Amino acid sequence: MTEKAKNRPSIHDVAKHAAVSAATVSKVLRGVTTVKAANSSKVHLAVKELDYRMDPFASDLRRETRRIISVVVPELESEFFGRLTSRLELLAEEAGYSLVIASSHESEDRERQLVERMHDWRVAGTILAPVRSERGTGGTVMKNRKMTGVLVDRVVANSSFDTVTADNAHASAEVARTLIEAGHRHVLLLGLSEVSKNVRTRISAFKQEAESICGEVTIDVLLAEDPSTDSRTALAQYLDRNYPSVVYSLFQKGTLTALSEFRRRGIRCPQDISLVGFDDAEWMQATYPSVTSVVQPIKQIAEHAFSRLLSRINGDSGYAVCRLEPCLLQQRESLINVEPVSLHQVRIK
Amino acid sequence: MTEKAKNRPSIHDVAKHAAVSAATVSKVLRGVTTVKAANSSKVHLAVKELDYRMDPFASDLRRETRRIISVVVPELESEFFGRLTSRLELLAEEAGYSLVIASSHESEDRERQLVERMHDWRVAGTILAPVRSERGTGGTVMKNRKMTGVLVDRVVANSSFDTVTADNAHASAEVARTLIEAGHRHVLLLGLSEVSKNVRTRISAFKQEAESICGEVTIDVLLAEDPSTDSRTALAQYLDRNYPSVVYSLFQKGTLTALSEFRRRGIRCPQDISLVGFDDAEWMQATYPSVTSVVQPIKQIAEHAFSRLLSRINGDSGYAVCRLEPCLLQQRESLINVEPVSLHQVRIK
DNA sequence: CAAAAAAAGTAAATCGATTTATTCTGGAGA
DNA sequence: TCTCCAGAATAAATCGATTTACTTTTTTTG
Repeated sequence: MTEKAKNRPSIHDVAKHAAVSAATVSKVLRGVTTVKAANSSKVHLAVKELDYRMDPFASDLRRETRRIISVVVPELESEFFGRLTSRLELLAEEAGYSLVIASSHESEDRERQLVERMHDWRVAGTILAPVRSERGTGGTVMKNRKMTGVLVDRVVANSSFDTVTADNAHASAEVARTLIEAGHRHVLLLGLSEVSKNVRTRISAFKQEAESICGEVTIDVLLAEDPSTDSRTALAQYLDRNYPSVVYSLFQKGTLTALSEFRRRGIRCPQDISLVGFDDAEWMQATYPSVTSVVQPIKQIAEHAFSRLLSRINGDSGYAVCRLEPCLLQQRESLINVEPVSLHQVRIK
Repeated sequence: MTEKAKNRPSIHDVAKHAAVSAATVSKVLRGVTTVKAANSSKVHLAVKELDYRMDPFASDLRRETRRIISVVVPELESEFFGRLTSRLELLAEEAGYSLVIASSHESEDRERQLVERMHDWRVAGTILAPVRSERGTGGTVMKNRKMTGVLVDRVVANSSFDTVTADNAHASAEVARTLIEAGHRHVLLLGLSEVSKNVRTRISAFKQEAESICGEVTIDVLLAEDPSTDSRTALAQYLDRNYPSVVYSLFQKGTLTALSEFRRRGIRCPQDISLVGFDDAEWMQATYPSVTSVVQPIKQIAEHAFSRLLSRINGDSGYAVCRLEPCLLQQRESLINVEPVSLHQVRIK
């Protein structure tokens, strides 16, 4: 008898050990009931004795279904996507799937490659948070390959997928209302010039709401090319010659930039300039001043996106729906009321 | 001829289309050279025309190797693990693997399950960042199952794996030296009481260095059970009756807590109390004051861990090595020099 | 030009599971 | 006792690739 150096027991080893066929073992393991109790327990015993664990990929191969869901996000370093993926992971597992997380590192090219890889992997579904650039290469691949998926956070034009996003427009309008009611008449919007639908929405909704409430409000918009370095110099140059009463940063890093630029120039916040940021972070409650900011409903986005995906996986072929989850404006210290200086706009208490 | 609703072309479809055998197609696709140019181009053409992409799992099944590396981290929400996994992802892909990221959500039980799942997946290797509790359930599973892997960030006792960690001891000793040279004689160490090797190391290294330099230094240690809620109340109670000249927080959330508790009580930092934190974050440069902190060498940890893993995957069976990557003490505003007031701890304004 | 050697190609086995189609049991009913 | 049938069990086919072992073709060489 030649000794064979077996790596790991397969279903056939279990079958041999339990003196039944592989088919029977398979049935027992999948809980099919047409197996005699005696055989069933023989199998269970053999599984225990051999410490057998089935190979999920071999199983999936035969079943022509992969119990994997993938999520492609632009970055893993930020709190937002960290929480989002973390939540999705739990949801996927509750539903019997494994979640595979990949980061496109804000690169269109990588995004396309990753989506294609997930297609190669034959995943059951894909949740895609597109990169900032709006061209939506990943979404296009998903569409062409007829993959089943859902888009989150950044909506890409003309995609035929369900989308789930924070309600940027409503939140931004609420910020506008809040600022104007607090007496602010000169606002700087600090954003990113890279074509980001989200930022554009935040700007336009703010403008529209502000102007519909109050005619006498000045809204400056500053768009930086690069999130980290560029917005700082742009802001610095702007503040050299402009005196807004409040800065509304449209992305998290901008809030950080504003805060530190205020400090660098000795601008007291909120006494000299108020600050509101889109996208909350844990540290914003500990800064001086703590930062008033728009909290995105990450949990709701994750849950809704996942439930849409599940229903698509299970065959729902209805029209693509576009869901907006409401945000919360978290009031903190960085925003204060100011005396409205304009003659025309006397505020009423 | 019955029309068959084929989902996706397989290697056999390609073979048929190119009028060669599947074995030849396989050879062409894997770049084996013993194929005539004519056949090779026929195959390439067929691949293009059918838009064929091979199934990596079917391939891996036959080859008895999975080109997957997994990493299990305690959380994805933090900057530290976000950056770590992000970096590992790129490294894995450079080496021809896909990285599968999973979060144990700081749960021992989940950690064990995840490691076991990765074992079921037959991944080529696993990088594990254990949960805070030191029992090392995941590491034990890895050992028992003879998985190939590397441990990072938190070293678990008696494991037989390579480990890569920030050099907590050296960094903490440097903090001690810096504080004492800056005249501080009364330090509060703010940590977590959960058995975390890292925190314990930071404490003991600090104490040892401090006491070896200066006999007259008072070191208080405050350990909270739960990172978020508990450390705040503990700190508050402590500050009710103690007047350290500096707080050295041993974990990131503690730094945040200290900062906001200072503000709540009107303690001016750094004039009244200085602050140093272990584990840097982006926001720490924008707070007021900006926070002096220990920057962990995430990139180096990732790179070293990955290179160790690769060499283990490739058969290196040498003794387990334990690597410590040096940290950087980033000086900012929250730490200032004080007059050493030796006489029984009189606080000076 | 024929035989030997080298190169190229392929049918079939294989990886580890599931599913199909078939065979084997053990009773119930005639 | 024999037939028939439902219930269990299994051999073999299958998923989509790779590898082995063998056959065919081409080239080299005597």
